[in-house]
Amino acid sequence: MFMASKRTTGAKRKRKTYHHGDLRQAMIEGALKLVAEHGPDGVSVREAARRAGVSPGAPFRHFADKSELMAAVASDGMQRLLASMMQATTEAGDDPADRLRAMGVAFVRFAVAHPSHFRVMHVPELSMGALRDAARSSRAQMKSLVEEGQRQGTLVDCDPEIATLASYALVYGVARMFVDGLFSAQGVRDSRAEAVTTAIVDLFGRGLRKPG
Amino acid sequence: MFMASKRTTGAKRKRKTYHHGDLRQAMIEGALKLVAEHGPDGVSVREAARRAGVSPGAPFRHFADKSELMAAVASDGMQRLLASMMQATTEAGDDPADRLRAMGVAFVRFAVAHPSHFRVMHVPELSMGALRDAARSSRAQMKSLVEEGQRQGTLVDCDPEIATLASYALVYGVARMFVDGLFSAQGVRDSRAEAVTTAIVDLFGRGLRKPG
DNA sequence: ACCTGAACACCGTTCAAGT
DNA sequence: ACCTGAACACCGTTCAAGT
Repeated sequence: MFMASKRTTGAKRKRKTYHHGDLRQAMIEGALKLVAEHGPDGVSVREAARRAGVSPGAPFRHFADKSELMAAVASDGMQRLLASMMQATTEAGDDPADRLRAMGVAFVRFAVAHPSHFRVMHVPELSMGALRDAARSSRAQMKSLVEEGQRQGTLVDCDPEIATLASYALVYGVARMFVDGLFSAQGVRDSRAEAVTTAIVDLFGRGLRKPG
Repeated sequence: MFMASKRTTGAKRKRKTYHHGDLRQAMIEGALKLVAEHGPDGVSVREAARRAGVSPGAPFRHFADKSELMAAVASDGMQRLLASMMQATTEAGDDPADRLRAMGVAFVRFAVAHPSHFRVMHVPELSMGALRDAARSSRAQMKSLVEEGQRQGTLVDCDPEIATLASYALVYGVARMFVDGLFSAQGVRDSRAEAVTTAIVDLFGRGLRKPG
């Protein structure tokens, strides 16, 4: 493992200052790059430190341990995800069904654009309080959109709990299939992500929408 | 990491024979147990060897390297998954829509019952030829069920490619949510898996079924 | 306040030697 | 044919010492 880093690739770039400046951020970015290269368990604190040009012990001034570094990556990703879902729903207008759809599409778009972030965010061993709270709050938002749609009569009159979970699951499944390489294994390239996502969401959207 | 194994837990169980007997299988089971305890990157060949009561080098007579051990776990899981989906579709009768539904429910049931298998099977860094082929073949089976349903007029007349991907994504999403702890984070326990799954599948099934 | 560098106990992997 | 045990180069983490 890590045979690739035989002092050729990320050789210690010298810095002129004794202090790094923003080692915390550099470690987060380094970890993300290593996830992209080798997956979550290919992340090495030492290797990220090497690429940042610091000694092996330096990162531990910023993170208590490796899992805290990963948690920082996850939390960074969650902030970006929430921001882009927020923007998408705002731009989507007033209809709750439209807003729900926009949220879902934004979710998948994020996963395709930031698969390493996405993967780290969803490693169960790492997801602690803050992350779970954020996820719960966006599910709460989904649920209120579902209920509003039902009140307005645009969404079918089923258990809103189930409708919310179902919507989440569909969108999570599409995102995960891109991230886990199941789409590309079947010839669906990332460039078709947007089109495939909207087609899928609209197809099953028929199941959610009130007939007539 | 692995502070828990301070010679207390899995202390070397002596065997009476010099040869283990079935080290290969023991390593697969040990790896699965470690995935359950610490996630996929908590798997250690040495620790699994220790628990099997063999020396650190022994496993390498059976697996070229760690990733080949993980691949064996994945392939073991895939066989079980295919078997139980096969059985479920057979028991489901003749209607393609019913068979499709049964396949999906069996998929989720497998994920909930064997989350460690499921996780290893879907680590993109590990999924090689045989696994991907198996996945592709079961998607092909799904697609032919969709097309048959459309011919018989029970399924809505949309792009069968999309309908297949959509069905896969929904079911993959539900499975993943259980495995990744997203359901339990929202108070949905594994014991409700069966009921929640069928409710979700039936809700979106409305989107797939032909109106009238 | 932040970083270095040596130290420690791990891990993956190899290989001569044992059974 | 399969396993042992020592070896090697890694990794996470700690900590005195440096800037």
